Amino acid sequence: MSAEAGDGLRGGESGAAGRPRSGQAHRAILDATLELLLEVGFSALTVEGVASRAGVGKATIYRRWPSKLPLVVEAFGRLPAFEDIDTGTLAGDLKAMLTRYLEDFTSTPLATVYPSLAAERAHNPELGLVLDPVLKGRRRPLEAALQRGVARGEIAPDTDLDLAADLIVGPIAVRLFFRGMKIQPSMVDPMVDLALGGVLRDLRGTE
Amino acid sequence: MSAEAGDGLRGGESGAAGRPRSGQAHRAILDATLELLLEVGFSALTVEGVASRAGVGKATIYRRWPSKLPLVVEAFGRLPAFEDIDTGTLAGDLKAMLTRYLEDFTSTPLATVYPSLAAERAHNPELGLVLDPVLKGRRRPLEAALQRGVARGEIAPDTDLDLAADLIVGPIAVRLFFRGMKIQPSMVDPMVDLALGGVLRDLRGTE
DNA sequence: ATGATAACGAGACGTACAGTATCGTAATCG
DNA sequence: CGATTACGATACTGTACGTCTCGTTATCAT
Repeated sequence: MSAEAGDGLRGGESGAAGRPRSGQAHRAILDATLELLLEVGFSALTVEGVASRAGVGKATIYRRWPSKLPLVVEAFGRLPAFEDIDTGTLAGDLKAMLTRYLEDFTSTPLATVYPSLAAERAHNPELGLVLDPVLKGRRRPLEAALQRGVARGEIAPDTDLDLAADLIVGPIAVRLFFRGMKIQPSMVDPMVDLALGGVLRDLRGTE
Repeated sequence: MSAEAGDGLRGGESGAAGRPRSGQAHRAILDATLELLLEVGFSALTVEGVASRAGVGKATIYRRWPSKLPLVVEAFGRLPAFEDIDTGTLAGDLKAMLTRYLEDFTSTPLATVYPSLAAERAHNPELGLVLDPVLKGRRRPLEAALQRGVARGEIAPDTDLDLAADLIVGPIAVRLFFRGMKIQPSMVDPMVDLALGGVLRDLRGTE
């Protein structure tokens, strides 16, 4: 709510006549969206609420985003994602990264926004066009950790790493979103161990 | 749409005075809900649409279900779930069951209803009370297959089978709901193999 | 300077739909 | 046969999306 109104900052635009769009309003809208996402969740978030929180007219929002959904997707893209941590072993990396990421689920609206976006995409496939690059970027550190695993010889080189990444986050997604479970930090180790070692009995020492 | 109006069928009710609730209307409402779920998906489904499709007044719906959501949950509970198939090996069971189940995802609104319910539960935890027993029943055959695996010696007896079940369905849930991918039947085998064998390189023959 | 242009905040408006309430009617019980 | 309750239909309230129109303000071209 600083007094300075209309800071302009569209310097580089070429043939733009008329008043330039306010970068301040843009930021205020995204900030308000994230705040409300955190406070009331996705389905209770209203565009009117965002406008009033941001001190902005509704038209200013609809001038930049065609509907509520892309706005939320863009705000969602600013939420914390996987953070690359290199501990020297694949199991260590994954456990550290998952533990860290799970903290974000308790301190941000990630846990409510994720399934809401998934639900919306099921009816509105074009949402995927906006959402997919965001999701892809968010899991890149996970893929990087797996690639280090291949380089270290921990993972067979012909492994489908994309599938492996889904295997590792899968149980968390299922429990968090579909079963509504809280995931204790103490569950991370068994989860990673099971995904890395597999469900089948290990016969190495059995003969 | 048989002509027979008001078939009653509350014979056993004790102190019930007045006109009994119509079992026919009850069924027509659930049928219409499932049909519309299939045709337009969850978010575009309206109670007015269900009422008109079922040939029923809105009040008749709200007399039986307190809101749209429990109605949809009950209709959802009638959609096909895992079907227990015993092939003699764990891998065979899982591959057959997943392949079969994936067919349902292309022929019913399961793929849209699932994430919608997940999204709703994130904001409305009491939905879990209704939803959890339904979900639990739906995955029971999966747990049964894993228990057979333990009995056969394919799985170590101290394995967390609940987690193992989440590990197996996890990649499917992630790809289907969050990434919006179609899952080819040819992907089922690699998925099951990776979950059963684990991500780590198998060192058995390596020494 | 000054006029054309376009974004600005505010908010009225149209549409859609959830959920409630009220019709007159119909079915069941005592 | 009268009390009671469900029935289908529909009017109503409230909310929120997305559009539109205000009068105003910032920027560009001349």
